[in-house]
Amino acid sequence: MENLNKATIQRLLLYYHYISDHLAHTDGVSVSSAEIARLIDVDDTQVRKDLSALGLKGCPRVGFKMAEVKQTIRIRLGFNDCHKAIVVGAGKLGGAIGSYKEFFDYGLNVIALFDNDPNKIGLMIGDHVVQPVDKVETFIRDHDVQMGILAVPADTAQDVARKVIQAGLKALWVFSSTHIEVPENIAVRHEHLLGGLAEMLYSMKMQTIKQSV
Amino acid sequence: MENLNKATIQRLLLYYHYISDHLAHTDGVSVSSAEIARLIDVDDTQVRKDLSALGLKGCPRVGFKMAEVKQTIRIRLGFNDCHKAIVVGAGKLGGAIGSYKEFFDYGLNVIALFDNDPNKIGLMIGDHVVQPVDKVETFIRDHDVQMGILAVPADTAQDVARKVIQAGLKALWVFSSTHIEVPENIAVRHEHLLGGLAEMLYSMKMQTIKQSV
DNA sequence: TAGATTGTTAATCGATTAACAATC
DNA sequence: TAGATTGTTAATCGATTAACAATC
Repeated sequence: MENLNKATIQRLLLYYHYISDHLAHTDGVSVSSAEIARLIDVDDTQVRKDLSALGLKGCPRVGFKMAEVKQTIRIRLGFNDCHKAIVVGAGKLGGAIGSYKEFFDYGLNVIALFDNDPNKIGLMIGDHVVQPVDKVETFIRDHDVQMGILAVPADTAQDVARKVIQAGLKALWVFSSTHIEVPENIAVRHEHLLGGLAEMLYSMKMQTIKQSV
Repeated sequence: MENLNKATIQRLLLYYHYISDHLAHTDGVSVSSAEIARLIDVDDTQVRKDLSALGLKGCPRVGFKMAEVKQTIRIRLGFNDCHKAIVVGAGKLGGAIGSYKEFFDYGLNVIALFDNDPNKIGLMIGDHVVQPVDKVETFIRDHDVQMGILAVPADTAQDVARKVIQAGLKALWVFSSTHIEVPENIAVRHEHLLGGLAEMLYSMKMQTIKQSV
């Protein structure tokens, strides 16, 4: 079972969405690597390499079975497993993420939100009542939570991270705008909005230069 | 003036934050490439390459002047220019992004929010009153807006994109979970939460496998 | 069969790392 | 001067693309 790198994961997700969106309402059963490649804007060899890394076999002159490709991507990326997650920090960003309906379809089940602000505790956000953050450790143990979504202010993020990891969380998805250090057996991903902004601003600048030449 | 790729931009941002956060309260003036490299977890040659791509010169036995590095990164990534942006879609995610204070420090100035929901129009979000979306085109022209932040439902995103581009927007930062097609002279970036989730889930899976071996 | 598409090996490309002379 | 650190060239590595035989 080959390991997938990040670029491959992103491409697989694109294939998945392409098949779901654009081809679900055609009556075809199969799709060729060239067809996927054209819309995703990658090389068709790349598509075949990626699919074969999942163990998928295509059929010469026909292509790959769409339903099979979809299911295999779901399984391999973990969308078919159920992952229990909590959100810590029920501000605007935490609230938005905590009530993001689409996650459920991808195997992520947000089961609670926590905050330390007495004004937020007790509020209803999405399907959940905001709970006091001192209850978070007990909650993690009682409900066997696997993922923590952090949307707390940058200056408390590391501290919160330490607490929830100690309570047993195995993965942190960090939306606080700071870098969190974690033990190496913990999965972590920083979803840094400023990183996205930096790329946006730079490509705007490049466009301007291109136009003025 | 060398072109920067995405990976380089992300590293530069890390250098910037590292210098701001960890070194601002030391009394040193300079920092060595090795020192930055250690905390960012990249090769020190890489740091020197990146900095030299910005035209920065270090001093043997001393290192790089921190203030100069910071300023040069800000200038090169466009943080020192002022970019006017609007948010279309004042739901939870749009509201969170539209009132994200840190953007201002990086040259992004959100000056208005729009929605088509009568219940949201007139609401105060952050510093702005939500305006009806039919006013968005006039607003873009009147205020010389450069960037559009899209947080509308997936099924209307392409349509909204078309409208705001026609009105003169040069850049789209898309938070709707769909892929938007734009003319090639428009800068676009998809901030796909599901892409982040897919990577998280996959690395959780890998951790589990590693532990069970 | 003929021809489109797969699957895979080899070639290319770009980015990262190693080596080391130049320099303050 | 001696030695730490830069700046740059060369080597390595991995990912992408091209070429093409295998196959249905």
